[in-house]
Amino acid sequence: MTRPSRHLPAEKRREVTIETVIKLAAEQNPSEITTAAIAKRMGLTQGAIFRHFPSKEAILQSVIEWVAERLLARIDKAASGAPSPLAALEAMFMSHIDFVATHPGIPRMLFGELQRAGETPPKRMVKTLIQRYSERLYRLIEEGKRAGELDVDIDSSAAAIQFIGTIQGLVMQSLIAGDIERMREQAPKVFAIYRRGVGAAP
Amino acid sequence: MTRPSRHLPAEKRREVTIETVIKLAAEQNPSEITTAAIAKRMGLTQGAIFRHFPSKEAILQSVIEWVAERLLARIDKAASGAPSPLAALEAMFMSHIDFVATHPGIPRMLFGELQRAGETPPKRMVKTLIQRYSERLYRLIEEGKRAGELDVDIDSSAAAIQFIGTIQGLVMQSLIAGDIERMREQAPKVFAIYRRGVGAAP
DNA sequence: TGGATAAGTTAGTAACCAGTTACTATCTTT
DNA sequence: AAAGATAGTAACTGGTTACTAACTTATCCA
Repeated sequence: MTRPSRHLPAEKRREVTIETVIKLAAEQNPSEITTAAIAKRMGLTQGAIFRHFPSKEAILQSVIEWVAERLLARIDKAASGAPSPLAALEAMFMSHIDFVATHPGIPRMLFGELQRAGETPPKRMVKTLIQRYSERLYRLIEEGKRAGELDVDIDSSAAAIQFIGTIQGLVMQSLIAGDIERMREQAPKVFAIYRRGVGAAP
Repeated sequence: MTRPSRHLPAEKRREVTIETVIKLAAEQNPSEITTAAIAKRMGLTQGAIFRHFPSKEAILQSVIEWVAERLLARIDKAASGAPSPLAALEAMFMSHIDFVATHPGIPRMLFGELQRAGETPPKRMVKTLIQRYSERLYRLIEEGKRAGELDVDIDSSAAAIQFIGTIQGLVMQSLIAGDIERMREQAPKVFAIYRRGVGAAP
């Protein structure tokens, strides 16, 4: 067990900073997270942050990188263990829900970045993440069609949008209810509807 | 034709302010809209805003009120003209898509407010709006089940979440593509999947 | 063990923000 | 056309923000 120490090696401090931002994002509006708030949560002064990151934007970039790596690895692992394309979609879905339920700040941060005005580096990273995610979905959906599990008449890219939207809907509902665990309960129910929507007629 | 005048009656100025905020939200991060930016867009000085609104929060509240009135009226009208519950759902969907495509800043503002930390008055208004919207959906879905149009085995509240999520997915995709019109093209395709998901087996 | 160095502190800065105030221009009414 | 009411201006305030620089302390290894 490593108890939180004041002095940490640079790399460790960067990691802790990223995790702190994700925790804070679960509690408050991500766009209102200040460098002072991050430092306070870590038990540091605000200036110390800038020993490890050149700017606030660089922190956000690192956070999104952290998320992209873990999320994609997780869903890839979930999908690879599934016996069929449709089972892979379901495993991805549940794995993704579990991920955002564990880190409720993450979808909020990503969506917040997407709303930014210009083409900031963090925004481009979010775009890339979602595009990679969509590509994986698209491939699985096409495979599912070939395997006879999914209906060949549905639009594959629309089905990918629908998949992501389904997760978004659950996230939004948990924001309204203020209850993250509810998401886990409702996930199977909404996925059942999605499966009916894209699945081949029996 | 009333050309934009510098001196406007108070009520007209409040209306113009609301519309200006909605326009600005389409261009930039809603949480970064300043009172100075609103004033500049109207050709006024920043201080003038506070002749008509006691605070910035009051502006946001008025905007959400504006949205709630129009959106609910629109979908009610769309639903009431439909011959069946399922047709009503489709009409609501298309009408909603048309609304957000015309005012792309609106979904971003609503979602942004939902992300707020505490229980601000604007946030509560957004919650109320979505709850009212969900109730209408729930009722229509139950009606659809009774009419034999929708599958009785699906979870009605999950189907309502899915409906809203479907719209969210389209909004998100338009943010990534930076193209609002694409949403109108893809709307029928994703709704087709939703209909298959909730519809009764043929 | 002592000194180099990495990590953190303190005390700033300029820019920006919402909101206020004393004043002025414009409209309306009689 | 005078007077009161309404709408807008200019300059400001206190507070907050990201970021910086000079100084201090902890850690590690020769």
